[in-house]
Amino acid sequence: MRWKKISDAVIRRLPLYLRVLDELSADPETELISSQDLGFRAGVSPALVRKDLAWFGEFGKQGVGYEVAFLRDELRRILNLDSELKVALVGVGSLGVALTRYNIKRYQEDNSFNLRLAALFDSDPKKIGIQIEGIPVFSIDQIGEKTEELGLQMAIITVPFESAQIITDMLVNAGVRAILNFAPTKLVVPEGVHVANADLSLELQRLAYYLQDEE
Amino acid sequence: MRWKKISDAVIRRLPLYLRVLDELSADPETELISSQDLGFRAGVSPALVRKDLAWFGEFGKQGVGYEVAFLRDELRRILNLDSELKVALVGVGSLGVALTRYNIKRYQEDNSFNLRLAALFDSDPKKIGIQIEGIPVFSIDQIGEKTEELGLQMAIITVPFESAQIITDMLVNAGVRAILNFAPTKLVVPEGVHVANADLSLELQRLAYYLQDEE
DNA sequence: TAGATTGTTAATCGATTAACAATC
DNA sequence: TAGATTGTTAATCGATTAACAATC
Repeated sequence: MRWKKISDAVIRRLPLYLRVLDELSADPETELISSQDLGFRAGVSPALVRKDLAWFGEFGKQGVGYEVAFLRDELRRILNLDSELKVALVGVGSLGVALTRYNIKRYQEDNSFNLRLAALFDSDPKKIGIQIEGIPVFSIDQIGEKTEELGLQMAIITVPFESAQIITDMLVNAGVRAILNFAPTKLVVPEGVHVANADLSLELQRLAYYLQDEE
Repeated sequence: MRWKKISDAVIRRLPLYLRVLDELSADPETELISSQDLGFRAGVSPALVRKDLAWFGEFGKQGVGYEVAFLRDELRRILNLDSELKVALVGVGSLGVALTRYNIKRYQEDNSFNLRLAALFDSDPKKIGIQIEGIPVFSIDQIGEKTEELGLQMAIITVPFESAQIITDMLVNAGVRAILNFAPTKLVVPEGVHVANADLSLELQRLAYYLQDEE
């Protein structure tokens, strides 16, 4: 099933709802949840919760609410998280290694976490051939080859900003269509490729503004 | 000088403009920049650039544009980045260490980067007392004491999600008013305290949506 | 002066909220 | 049935864009 032109603001909130539902699933007591309660836990208004969900279908029952397990499964499906997605990480520096550990831990502990880090890439010959948390490190020259071979669909970029665009081009050429970018630079990508920016210093700089004497 | 009720959407773009101006400052040829050019480089429309800046004053000259160095300094001042801010980091795991390295490198290389990581905190006795990149690791019990002593104003949280809220409460009690949170949980903070979320898995889950067959 | 670009107002667009009929 | 809550439409709110007078 496909829907068109759903706003990014809506998509951003779906993983928030999914997280709440995942937490509630742990408790077998809670089989139902209202938009009121779900909204409160996700930090979103009840009306907006209902409107967001309504873009994709009718998942609730009037007078009752939403079935937790059912809505969770529907959201997973909507977000394309119902089957395993293979992720690449480029740039095996300390940040890259930290994210690798984090991902692997998450993947092992939560068996519905379907984002699998399947390959690491680096340009340093000393790193190529080793494994980090069981994940092999390949040369960046192998991005094209390994992307196809392993079916890599997403990538995390943790290289210095000078090489971020070149790496991006290589990934895009290889067929990667979603990139999480930790390099402090704006990546240029063709139509149809999505980039999410995770820029630490931008966020810190923004926060500094609010330290000024409050009104 | 203080301004009131400026939208968060505006504040979010200021560090973007600042980054462009910082890059341009390196080139002594470019003394002036138009809203057109600045907008293009920052990925924002020219009209929006002018409107954003106009909230804080008149920084340009009609028919000419903006002076790069002047506007850069003004933006630094507006963002409260014209003097050093002391930052704490809580949770010296691999992510915490990676961010420490990243910050220190940035701080050393760019002498107008005024966000100084001044203290690390952890609960592991084996880590307390050591230094990472020259920054001492204290016990989380010392958060109150060290925040005052060192004048810590912002904090980065890289602890497991179970302890994120407790750590947040300790930081807020100690007087920290801006937090960059890497733990996958929604932090509850009182009015006047600002939280920026840097949630890797939320972003990856969002990106997964766009991998579905494009229209 | 002629050309260019700002600062600002009015118009548009999009996202959120309020309200309520439908219905479980 | 009575009470509760959804799905949806209309109203509101806020953010972005278009347009242009002011002016360098």
